[in-house]
Formats: sequence, structure tokens, C-alpha cells
Amino acid sequence: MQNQKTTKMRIQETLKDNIYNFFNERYNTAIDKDSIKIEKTKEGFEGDFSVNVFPFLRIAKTKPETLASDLGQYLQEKIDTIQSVDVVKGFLNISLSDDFWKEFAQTSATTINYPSIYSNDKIVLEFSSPNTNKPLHLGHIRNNLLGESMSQILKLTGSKVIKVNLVNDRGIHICKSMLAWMKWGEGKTPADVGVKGDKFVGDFYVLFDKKYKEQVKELVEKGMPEEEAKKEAPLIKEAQKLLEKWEAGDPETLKVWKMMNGWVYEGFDETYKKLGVSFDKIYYESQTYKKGKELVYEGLKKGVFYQKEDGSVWVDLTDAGLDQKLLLRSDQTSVYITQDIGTFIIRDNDYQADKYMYVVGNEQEYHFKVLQQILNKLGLDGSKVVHISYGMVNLPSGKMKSREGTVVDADDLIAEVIEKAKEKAEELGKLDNLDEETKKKTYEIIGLGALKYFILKIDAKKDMLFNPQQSVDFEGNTAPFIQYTHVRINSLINKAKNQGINTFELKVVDKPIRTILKTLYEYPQIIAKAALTLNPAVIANYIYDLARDYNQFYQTNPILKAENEDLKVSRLYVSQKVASYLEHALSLFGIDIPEKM
RNA sequence: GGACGUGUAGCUCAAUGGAUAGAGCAACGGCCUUCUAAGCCGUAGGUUGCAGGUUCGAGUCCUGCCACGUUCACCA
Repeated sequence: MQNQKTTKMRIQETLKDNIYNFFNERYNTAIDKDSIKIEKTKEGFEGDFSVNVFPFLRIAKTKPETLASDLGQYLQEKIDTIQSVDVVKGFLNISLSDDFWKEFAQTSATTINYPSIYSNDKIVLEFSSPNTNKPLHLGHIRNNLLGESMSQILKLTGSKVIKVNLVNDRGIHICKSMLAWMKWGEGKTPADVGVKGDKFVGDFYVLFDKKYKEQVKELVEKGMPEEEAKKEAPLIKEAQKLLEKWEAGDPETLKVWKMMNGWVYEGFDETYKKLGVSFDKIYYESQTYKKGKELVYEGLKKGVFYQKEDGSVWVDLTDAGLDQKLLLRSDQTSVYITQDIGTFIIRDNDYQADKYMYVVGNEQEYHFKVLQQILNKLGLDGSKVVHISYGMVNLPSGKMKSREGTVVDADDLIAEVIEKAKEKAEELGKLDNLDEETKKKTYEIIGLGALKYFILKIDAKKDMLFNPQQSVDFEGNTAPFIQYTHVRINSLINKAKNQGINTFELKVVDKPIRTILKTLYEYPQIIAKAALTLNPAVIANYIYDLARDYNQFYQTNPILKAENEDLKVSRLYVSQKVASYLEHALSLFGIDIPEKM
């Protein structure tokens, strides 16, 4: 069944069609519709939408002002929703009728027909991809938030999204923490010592590194060259033995491995839950790396890969402007890219998706280019691989490095930001009447909201700087600011209802109301842009503008004490609209809104 | 060295090739007996790294240079 409202053409399209006709009729020229630029009229000029006529001067061969006013006259004759036009230099500013805005106001964020970007595509979206040795840190937070948010945005723009996680649960590094636990763990579990599972295991990884370095140092002092010492230290040899046993399927080793990974997953789950992150399916490298090896051997048979004398397998990508790349070591063990080839195939068998998107840091751009090329060589479609590349999170001291202990731990940061929300709330004292349970919930909503927004508001592809001293803000361009705007609107609406006003209606479209409606009108296009550019920050910029516009509106226009009833219900109507858009947009970031704040 | 990316106010960040480059934080000054001040208003702060070029129009595109980052592993 067709819905008249949602299928109704957006005004930009109507304008474009008519502008096209104008040039066709007057100048007998077919212009490119994409070259027509229609944007929201800038602050300080009269109008709702503006058309820039500069690009068409070559066709019209007149002055910009003349062309703009000719076009304005034409459009006004053809489109009855145009109320008036105004020409400033080469800009044609168009004001639409009150009826247009009244009709638009009936649409809501939850019922809009959002533009379809990857139309009906099935998308497998990988993100998080943790390593079972290291507790999650700030970099993972950015990754998780981007992944979760992009999944929401892509769903909204018409795609079917399957969220997957790929856990790096095998390799020499895992054996290091296993070995450390077997040697010095005294058989204790995380529950025994009251430490979160991922932290518990992470500590043994660090312990291994410490003891290993001691051994290396000792050997060097005895006169061994450092390079050799690193290979000869007893601990590293033991770890390698353990890896061999693991690969051979030694039951005792597998038992420890499973147990320790289990602890880690429990810890991760806790953090994921706090962040509001979830997955439809979890893949484990231990289950996919063999498939990659199979494919490499197949490629070798087909002759798209080649083998060196020492037995290592390579691919030549120089024809694609890349280098030679190792696919299997001389001892036939797999490397990183081998595993990614395997996971691609397994996923493709599982889902037959149109796109496989990976939220992975920009330091791996080269890796994904290589992966695409290799898949092409294997006769698969490498263009299905989409790397959602995001920038690093840096500290004032530089890059975060686990080994040097300069990482911001995810759990610590989450706790800190909730604590900060609590302090702020207690200082303001607005929640004093609430029960403890509600208070606690409110601190979490505000603190986590602040954190999520703080990270997602920055252009995903750019590196960002995080200062632990200053941590996240609660004022200005922040989630609490937006949450607060929403809370205040709700309070207003409740008050109105208590006064017996139950039906809000847009009866008046004055200038302040129009300003808000104009911003709301942009929303679907903002969503589309976020999906297209794979960047949630676009939405953050938008909600901030909307909240700011509304706060200005709220501060300068009395609502419950408006001059007359028509204005009152109109302002209430717009307020409610704004609240629903804010809520909708924040939900795309996984940010909730408290009842009170 | 090659490839990719970044460089905008003191700091953190915005700005589909378009109108006077905008916010927040920090600083300074106002607004709570009136709908929640986590708010609003104002002041100050800029040669958009440098030099050219394309264009009616350049922070945005092109070329060169400078600075910083990432990457080019039988690490993942």
C-alpha cells in the first residue's frame, strides 16, 4: 500500500525538476540535475531554501541577478507551495508556504522513508575483533561504538545488517599468557582473586613479558647478542613448544586454553554489555585459519600464487601496484592475511552477503587492499570487502602502547565517566528526590552518553586526541547537553498536560518555528550522508545544531505562557517534534535519555 | 625512499567548490521571585602550514615544498 505522505517527493526534487524544465524551455539546454545545488538558506537571509545560479551563467549569458530573478518567477508560477522568492547576488532564496511546513510537521523521525543507500543489500559488519590477551582499551571503545552505530545507520537506510565479531584466540601470544598462568598462577581463577577475567589473563601476559625480558637481559649480560638472546630465552622456547602442542590438539593444552579464554570472554561480555554492544555471530580465528590455508594451496595449484625454494608461499601483486606478499611461512604456518582469506570464505558461505564491512583502524588500509586483490586472484569478488577505516586515538603523550602501559583501560574509563556524571549531578542537586536505583541508572545514562558522543562526534576517519586529565565534557557540544534539552522538553510537556492541554497542533508557522522545522527537514539526508560516508559524526553535528536551535527557541519564546492559545499549542507541537528527533538520533549512537537530570 | 593520510582560533573539533570560515572548552562580562542555568546572550580570539595554479568563486580541486602520523614483516 502506498503512503501518500512518505512517497511525496521532497521539495528539493520538485525544485530540481522545475529548474531543469526552466533551462530546457528558455534556453533549449538540458542541464545536469546533479549540478543543481539546493541548500537550506543560511542564517541572516530571507528564505527556506536557496538555489545557486552561478553554475548556469554560461547557459543564460546574463547577470546572476537577472537569471536568479527570472528563475524565481518561473518557479513561483509552477510550484504552488512557494510563497515568495528573494534574490541576493547569484542566490535565489525561496520561502515556502505555511501549509507546506504544516504538512511536513506531521512526519516523524520514526516513520520517515529514509533514503536507501546500499539498497536492500545484506551487509556483514565486523567490528571489535579483540585479542584475548589484552583487556579492551580506548581504541576498542572507538571501534565498538563505530561498529554498533554504523549497524544502526545502515539498517535505517535499508540494508540488512549482520553484526559479527572475530576473536583472535590463537597464536603464540595466547600461549605466552597460558604459560605464565601454568607456571605462576597457582591454579587460581579470576573468581578466587576477585579480578575481571580479561584483566586476570592480561596480567599473566604482562607477567610473561616481564620474566621474558629478565631472561633476555641475563643472557645479554653473559655475552650473547640481543637478537640471539630474544630467540634463545627459555621462556620463549617453552611458549613455542606450547603452540606446537596446541596446534597438535594436545588435550591438556586445549583444556587450559579453553578455560582461560572462557574467563576472557566473561570479562569482555561485561564490557560489551556496559557499552551496549552486541553481535549476531562470533567467529574465532581458531576455527577459520585452516580454511585460509586450504585456499592458499588451491591458489597455488591454480598458479595464481607461487612457492619459493624454502617452501614459503607468495602472491605477486605488482600488477595492482602493490608488492609481493607472503601467504604461508616456510614452515607452512599461516599469517594474518591467510586467516582473513579464510574468514571471508566462511562468512560468504554462511551469509552470501553483498558486502563484507570491517571496522578496523586506518593503519591496516594496506592490508585490506592486499586482501581485496588476493580475493580477486582467487576468482572471488574483492570489491565486496569494504574497510570502514577509522583513525587512531592518541593521548597527549602520543600513541597508546599496551607494552608501555600508556593505555586508557575501557572499564576504568567507563567507571570514571559515570562517577563524573554522579559528581556533577550531586553538585546540581536536581536528582536528590529520586530513589537510589533511579539515581544510579541516571548517572550511567549520562556518563555513558557523554563518552559515546564524545568519541562518535569526531570524524571517524580522522585521528583523535584524548586527554585523560580532562576526560569527557558535560557541557557544550556533548550528549548531556542534548539529553538535557530532551528532558526539559518532556518536563514542559508534562506540565502542559497537567494544565489540561492534551492536543498539540501546528497552527502558527512563525519565523522561530520555521527555523526549527527547516532543520528537522534535513534529517533524512543527514542519515543518508552518514551511511554513505560511513561516518556517524555527521549525525552528531546535526543533533547538536538542532538542540542548540531549540534551546535558543526555548529561551526566547515563552511556551506555556505564550501570547495566545494558537501559539502555545504550536510551540508545544514543535517542542515535542524536536524531542522525538533527538531521541531517534541519539538512539543511533546507543545513547539513552534519562527521565530527569 | 615509495604509498596513504593529516595540518583551520590558546586547546578539542565543524564547514556537499558557494553568501561574512563556525562551535565547544579555556578567558572576560551579563541573564535564575516567570516553562529545569548540564541552559541562554554578549566580548575577545583566524594571512585555514608555505608558495604557485585552475575557477565567476578555493579551507575544500591541481602542482611543488615544509611538518607530523601511518604503512611497506616468515607480528597480529
